[in-house]
Amino acid sequence: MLVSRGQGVFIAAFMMKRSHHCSQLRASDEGSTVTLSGWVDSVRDHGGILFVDLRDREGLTQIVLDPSNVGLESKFASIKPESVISVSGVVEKRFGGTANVKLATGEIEVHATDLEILNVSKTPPFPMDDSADKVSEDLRMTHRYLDLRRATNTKMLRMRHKTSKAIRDYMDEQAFIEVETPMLFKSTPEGAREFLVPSRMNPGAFYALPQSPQQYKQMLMVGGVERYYQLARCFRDEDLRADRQPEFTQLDIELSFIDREDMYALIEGLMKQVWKDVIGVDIETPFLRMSYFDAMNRFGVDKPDMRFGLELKDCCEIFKSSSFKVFSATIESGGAVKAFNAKGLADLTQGELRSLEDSAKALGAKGLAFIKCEGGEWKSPIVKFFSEEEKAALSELLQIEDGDIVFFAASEWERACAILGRVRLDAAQLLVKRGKLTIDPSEYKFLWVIEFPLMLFDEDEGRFVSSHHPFTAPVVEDIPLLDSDPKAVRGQHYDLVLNGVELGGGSIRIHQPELQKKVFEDVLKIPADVVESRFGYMLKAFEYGAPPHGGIAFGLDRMVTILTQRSSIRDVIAFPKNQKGQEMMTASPGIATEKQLRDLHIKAVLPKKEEK
RNA sequence: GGGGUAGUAGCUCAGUUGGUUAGAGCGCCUGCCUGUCACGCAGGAGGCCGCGGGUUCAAGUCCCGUCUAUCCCGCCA
Repeated sequence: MLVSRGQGVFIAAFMMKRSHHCSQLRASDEGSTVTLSGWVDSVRDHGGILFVDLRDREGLTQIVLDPSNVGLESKFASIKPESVISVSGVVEKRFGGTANVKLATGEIEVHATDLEILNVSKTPPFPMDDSADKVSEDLRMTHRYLDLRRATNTKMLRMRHKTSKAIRDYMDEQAFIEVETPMLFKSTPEGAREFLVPSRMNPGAFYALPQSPQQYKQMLMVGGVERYYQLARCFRDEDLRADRQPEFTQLDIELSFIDREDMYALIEGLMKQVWKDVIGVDIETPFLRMSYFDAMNRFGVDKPDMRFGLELKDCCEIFKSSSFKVFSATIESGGAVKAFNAKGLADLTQGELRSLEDSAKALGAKGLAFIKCEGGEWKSPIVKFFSEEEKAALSELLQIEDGDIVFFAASEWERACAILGRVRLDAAQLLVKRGKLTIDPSEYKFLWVIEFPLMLFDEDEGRFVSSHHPFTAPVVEDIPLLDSDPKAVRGQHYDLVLNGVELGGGSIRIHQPELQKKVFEDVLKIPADVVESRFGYMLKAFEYGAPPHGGIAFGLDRMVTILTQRSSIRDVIAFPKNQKGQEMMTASPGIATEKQLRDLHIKAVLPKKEEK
């Protein structure tokens, strides 16, 4: 049927409505007349007979087009890959040996009696099968509507949906209320750089897009909501990484009248349900717990991957009076000498060693000392400085055997740990490459990292800054240290770590206005007038009966990345941005017109390089 | 802002110590083929070797610069 769209343009109206989807039909449907609609996945032309794999989001069905049906043959030329067609026909069981066991619908095929070409496709710029996993992201993102058609991405979108649904189901069962909070918020310059939104009606004033709904969710607690959650979009205008996008989705949670133990139990239940519902995996609870100190000391990161060992050891006892001054002097000045045994990696190449050294240097190491144990001999530029006792102690501590290589770092404790933490991860990858270590992506080692320092001293600013955010409550017995020794104060903060990824973090909050004011002004040294303008409403709210409360937030994108075993959060976002924050398909961001800028009372001042 | 890696056909890649006319697989086009399912067979088209400069008798290859993508550091309360 042809329908006029005015101006002499005619299009075929969509007349054939689908009766089944493309992974539905089975041998038991034999003889029934059906209509399928979808995309042409592949065409196999045998000169006479034509086989078409028709694809919709559910799967594939083989269509048989016989040229003896004259009405159909005239349309064959339009049946190109990715064209959209509707087919009516009769379901027939495939005869002797032509069934396809690789296909869910492989025991049948549809013999077409009618065919409608709905949209002829140009040749796509990249294939729609799994081989496109290797196609440059740039090209795939520019044509993301094609990329999303691929089975792997269809599956990803579904798993993401299932994850959100599992979360909502669980939170609902646990009596949480989903509350939306504003996207147009005010600027709070502490923390990440924000996206600003000019206010047309308030010349010179700007909203900021929220880095997280942190302050609003605490106000919901004061507002008596008691149990809040939200799948909230958050914005941070910082440089991007494989696991960082300028806008991302956070599962944001806040509850009243709870302590840390309540939070652990709640979240362990949540993860259990999500993993069960989305990938059918039973995870063990309760999760391991580890202090920040132990995490750094044993693994060199605050988010250790617990799927493998290669633990860091402390060598301060061994070297405190060593004649190797690089080590003994570091220990004397309060630093630490750490080491770990990359078991079986003595065969690493010069290039690999250099690359490990570069990793170490990136974190402030001057070099990367090592001992290689090969043929019963220790090969190392530094071993000549070690005494026999030191060698024996090392061998004992690190269980050094033939084929091993031990790496050292000597620096302030935290830096020494961080350097080896990084080398540990790189070395693990090299061991995996050699088949000497297995890191199973479907093994899930959850871990609570707890007892973080509440504050860190910022050398640049010359003052203490919150390691999490300024609303985190100190551990109660550490409160007296706020004045005397701020860096020794532990926060009631917790991070949930999975396989080396920080899935989420949160804290029990301060709910007493005096304590909050003290943290802002006396400890963080934020001027009183700034506190008043930024957080005055909060302090005021706390004076009207704020319940004790705490919360947590999870990176939904990171969670789905792990569940789908992808490598970047870009792989689990429908329309992600590239490393420059651009969305390639729509080419955003774009240039604003003069009029738009005038209306907003702002002026674009480009950097010199960009001019003309 | 800094460091690493990559950029050759529509896509994925190869291209030796610098040396004739830059190749392969897939895709695309044409023809043949009635049981394929990554169908097959035959033929064909398709290249600013990212861009600019330099070295050289000669540059895809070496040098410098630059752009783009990506990974990392800084940054991410």
